Amino acid sequence: MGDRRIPEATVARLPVYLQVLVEAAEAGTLTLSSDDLARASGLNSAKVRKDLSFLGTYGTRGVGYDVAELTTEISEVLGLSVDRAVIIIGVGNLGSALASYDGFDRRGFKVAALLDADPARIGTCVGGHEVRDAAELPAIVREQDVTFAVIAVPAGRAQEVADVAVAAGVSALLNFAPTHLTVPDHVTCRTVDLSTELQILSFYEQIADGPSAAAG
Amino acid sequence: MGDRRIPEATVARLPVYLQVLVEAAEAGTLTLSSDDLARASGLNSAKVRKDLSFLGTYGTRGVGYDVAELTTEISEVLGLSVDRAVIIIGVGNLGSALASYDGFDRRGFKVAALLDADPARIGTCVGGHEVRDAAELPAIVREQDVTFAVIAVPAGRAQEVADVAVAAGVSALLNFAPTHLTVPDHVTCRTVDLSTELQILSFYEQIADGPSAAAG
DNA sequence: CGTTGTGAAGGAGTTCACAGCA
DNA sequence: TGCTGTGAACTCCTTCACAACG
Repeated sequence: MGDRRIPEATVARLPVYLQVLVEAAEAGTLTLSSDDLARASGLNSAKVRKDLSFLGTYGTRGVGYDVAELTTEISEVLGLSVDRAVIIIGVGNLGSALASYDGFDRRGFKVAALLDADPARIGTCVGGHEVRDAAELPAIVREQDVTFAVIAVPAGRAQEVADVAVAAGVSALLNFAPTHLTVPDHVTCRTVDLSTELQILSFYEQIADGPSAAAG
Repeated sequence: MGDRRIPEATVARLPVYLQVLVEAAEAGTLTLSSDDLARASGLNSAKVRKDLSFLGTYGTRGVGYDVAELTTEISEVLGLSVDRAVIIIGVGNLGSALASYDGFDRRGFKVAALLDADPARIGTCVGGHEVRDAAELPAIVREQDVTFAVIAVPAGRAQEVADVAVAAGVSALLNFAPTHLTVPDHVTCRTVDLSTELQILSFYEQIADGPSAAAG
């Protein structure tokens, strides 16, 4: 305790705990032990306790963690107590699916605009949002104080789109294009790529099926 | 060298290298140094060399790595040289987007079927594939030798759907539902959750904006 | 008595730095 | 000379094990 820096690996697990806590609250559960949290998250209890210890001391020995209290604490640490405006750039298949995704709102992320460069798409309505011209990006970012951009354009366009978004003032990018994006230090970028995930799965599936699979 | 076990962290980066290699090949580049690969992947050259050393020795000192050779090698290690049949379970917004995603085919993943439990969706056509009754899952898996399942159903249904898929013989799951799935040891499962990604971004964005942001 | 919080040990992944080779 | 391949050092993360506490 006393240390303010939360390890990267811990940060990546906090959303999972939050998920479990929200479900527990809906089910009327008031407290959860580190072991309960671990089972629901697919982890072990020591890891859970270590992770939560970075947030401060919030458990009660012999009892566990207060669901409501821990929910608030994790939300605050993750910066979810403030609403954030998000734009989705690229309204193809994936961008459209994201625009209709209700998980944004439920976690305090407000979709400020959908943007596309294709004139055929501009003006259409997707997931309750009107598609606007990509050229309006800087104005929208400034007017609506947008901090997050979801990039759902083809790989070849991703870097230029990211550059424009960053120049306009966006400080966090969620990139669905299968390319590494170079961004300034003050900008955070995460890339999620379906192909990559499938290929990782492929490796482990292959190993499991391999010669030493059912070896005893 | 000599060790057959490839570290998890390395496996997770191989698809990124593959991506860069394919792009290089399309551009007519014949060799890439570890530094070239590193820059294009957002890593450093020592890490790239270490990673590639686990595959065997494929670079030429003073020159770099042969693009074609390394592409083949990584593809083989990842098990991409064999075509694999994939089913997509759940044809909502995300499932539909995935069904229309061309990245599956390009990497040797063949969409064998789309499945949904909603009668209103069964029989419709999405992304060139007919939506079939979820009850047909076991038959489809057996007949078409399906090894991968993409789960794009609501969180509350994900575990039961996973259980059915595993029982039918699927051995790798890509889960888009925001829940941890419990699967037998011989099954590989990866969960990709948009909310989680956004929340992780939120943490770092908040830190960057915080009191000590531009401190020197 | 049950569960947390945490030092200490152990293991995994990263970076360094340079010998070895084309 | 330039770039790879790799032992060794280092940093980060996980697991253990148990004292502290409600």
